[in-house]
Amino acid sequence: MRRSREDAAQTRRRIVETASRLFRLRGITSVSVADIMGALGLTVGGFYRHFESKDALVIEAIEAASDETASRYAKRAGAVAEAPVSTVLDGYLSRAHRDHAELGCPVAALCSEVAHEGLPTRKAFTKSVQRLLESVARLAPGDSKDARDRRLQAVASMVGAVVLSRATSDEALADDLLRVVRRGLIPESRSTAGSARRRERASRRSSPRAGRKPGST
Amino acid sequence: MRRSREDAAQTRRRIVETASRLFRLRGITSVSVADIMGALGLTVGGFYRHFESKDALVIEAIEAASDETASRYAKRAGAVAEAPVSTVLDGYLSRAHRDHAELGCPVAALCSEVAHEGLPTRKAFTKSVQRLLESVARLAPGDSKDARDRRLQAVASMVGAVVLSRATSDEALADDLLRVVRRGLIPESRSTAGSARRRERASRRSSPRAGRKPGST
DNA sequence: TGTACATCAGTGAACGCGCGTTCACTGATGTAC
DNA sequence: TGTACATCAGTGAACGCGCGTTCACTGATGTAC
Repeated sequence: MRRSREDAAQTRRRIVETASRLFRLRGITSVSVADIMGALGLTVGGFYRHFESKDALVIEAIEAASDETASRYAKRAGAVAEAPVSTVLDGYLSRAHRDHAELGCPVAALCSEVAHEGLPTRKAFTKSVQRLLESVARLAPGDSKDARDRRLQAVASMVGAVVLSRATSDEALADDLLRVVRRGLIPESRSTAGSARRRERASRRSSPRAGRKPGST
Repeated sequence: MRRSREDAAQTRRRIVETASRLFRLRGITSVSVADIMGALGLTVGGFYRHFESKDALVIEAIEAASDETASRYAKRAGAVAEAPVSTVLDGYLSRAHRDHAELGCPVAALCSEVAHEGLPTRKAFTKSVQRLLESVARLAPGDSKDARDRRLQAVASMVGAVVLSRATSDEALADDLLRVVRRGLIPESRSTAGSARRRERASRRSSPRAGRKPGST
């Protein structure tokens, strides 16, 4: 039962989108092609009409996640003209981001697993790291070596904090990691502390640590 | 062919040790029970005389890796009385550590993968995070909230730097991540920069990025 | 100290299962006239 | 605009393979007398 060209293109897009979510949520190795197709109400066989292999999908899924998050950071930074730095970093280092890896940064979601993947996958991942670095550069510009060094430090600590916060079973430690790195990176934390706390409380209400995930799409 | 009690105990220890290495090198999901037993010249069946399940081994392997690295940090800090901070941190943020995950920190090796594991595994991992934090506390003691905050920031950026340096295919970026975080964490970088560079060159010589691994045991 | 027997570390084959990938088939879509 | 046929998106079953785990079996070790 052949579908129209638009239908097929849409199916392809939905496969990438779903894979992108599932890989971030459960890891690359733990998500099978059948899992992804099943989530879309399709059968496995059809997968290979769209992709050469699971590896090819992994690469596109990482790129899609990178696109999605980079444009979100840009939008957030643009929307809040007074304090773009704290707005974006509060988002990255929030409980909401930690508890919903499937909607978040692919770098934080896949970092240790990607080290065991093949070169093409690692290249796609590296591009995501560079784009994250560019997002941070838009918040803290500067061409000096020192400015770039500070941005690299920021990215390392942001990714480290989110990843450890997710893996840690000690909730107090998990929260502290986010809070402490957030505080370290946002200089004028007094002026934005109020809104940060407000956002944090909202996030805690809407997305408890082991609570249900938000609806898809 | 039954073995003596000492033989059996030794086999058990060797299984944990080998698993600990292989999990850090290739990840938990990607290493099978048969891989581990095969590496010891044994068959799979015997595994279940020593462990209830693969999960039980994973927990012991994480603990063993944590013991191994924590005692190494303590030894290094004790051996170099003048500059224990830079000695330990230079080691953690070295190319040698990045290129030999199988001998390094289990927190950096398993961080994103452990987030998808069951609670017992995440508890063992959390203990490793706390021990890493204690190792850092021995280098930078202090009971104040501020001192602890700085230690958490240090751990987040150390783990983030190593994990990203491993996953990244861009060698310059991978090296920069280590260097920049090292520089950010070691205050008197002038006084120890010489020895750090010397150690770095030695590490580059003895363990190129894609070079051969050092002998086991 | 020597003998009889229970224990159990390790073997090797099998268990059911899920993996990535392939393939013959279907029928609606797209194309050529 | 209508007809004939090629294309191909998606199905469903099968492929070989490796997974974690189980089990009957072996023979050396440990124990009881």
